[in-house]
Amino acid sequence: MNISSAAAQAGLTVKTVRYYDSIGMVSPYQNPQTGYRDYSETDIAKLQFVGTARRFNFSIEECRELLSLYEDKNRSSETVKALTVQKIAEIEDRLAELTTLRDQLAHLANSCHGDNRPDCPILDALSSKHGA
Amino acid sequence: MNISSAAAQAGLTVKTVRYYDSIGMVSPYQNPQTGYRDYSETDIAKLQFVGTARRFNFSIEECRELLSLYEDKNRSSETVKALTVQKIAEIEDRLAELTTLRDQLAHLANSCHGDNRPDCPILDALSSKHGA
DNA sequence: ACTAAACTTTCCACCAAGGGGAAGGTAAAG
DNA sequence: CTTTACCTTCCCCTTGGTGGAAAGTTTAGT
Repeated sequence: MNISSAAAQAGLTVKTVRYYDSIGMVSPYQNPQTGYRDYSETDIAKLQFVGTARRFNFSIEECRELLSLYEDKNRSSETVKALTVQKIAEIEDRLAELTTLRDQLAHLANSCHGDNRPDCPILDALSSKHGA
Repeated sequence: MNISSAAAQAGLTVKTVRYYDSIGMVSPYQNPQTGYRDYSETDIAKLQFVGTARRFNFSIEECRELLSLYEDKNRSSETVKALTVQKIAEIEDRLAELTTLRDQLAHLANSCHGDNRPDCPILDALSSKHGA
């Protein structure tokens, strides 16, 4: 299967699929005459797998690890679960951070009258030495 | 004031401060003989301002805009408030996205026994065509 | 005055995770 | 037989910096 069909099947762009080949993530057979990539069903399953893992916020390196676990029929599920639990923790850290940020910004926005007067509590807060 | 003191005052790294000069965000006086940058109190206030705005998730371009509003004594607060409200909306979008992600991953992690057996619902989910 | 350490400068390369587009070869359809 | 639609590699661009190399400067100690 050619690269654009493979990309469509996996829900990825052609550029992304080519990139995944270039970094050795999913490398299909390549016709020596034409140089055209030829994706097998297995390759497409891997592309889908990586695409989904990426949407789950796993990094490229983590995807590589998950992919090798996926291909290893003798792997233990605890390794995969550990990676997932760690990813959940990272996401929760980021959630906490963003929530704090949103609350602080909302507080500032509420205290700003937002009219034509130059007085602005938001800029005052940004220019104060204590930052937040 | 030399660059390392300025950076320390603003809570930024020297590299970052130099970078802000290179992109024309905060450009101090530069001694023509030695090439050394010399940061004034005003420059340092700007660096602090940008540092704080960056911590509030404003992009470099947004910081540039906020900085020019900050320096414009005739600005209206509504412009600043609009930027802030928009930033809050962006953060809330990201929060919703991450919350969904966390819930899906948590669901997967809960369904995985996480022991030595190769059976793994997490990998099954990642390899299913429906993705999430 | 001399030297060594601690600064500073510019420049170039690199990170994630691809995107845009050029130049040139190939395949499929009319 | 030609046009169109692919495909390839190549290099530059993005964001917001970080790291290091080579070279100049200032400061501290002796």
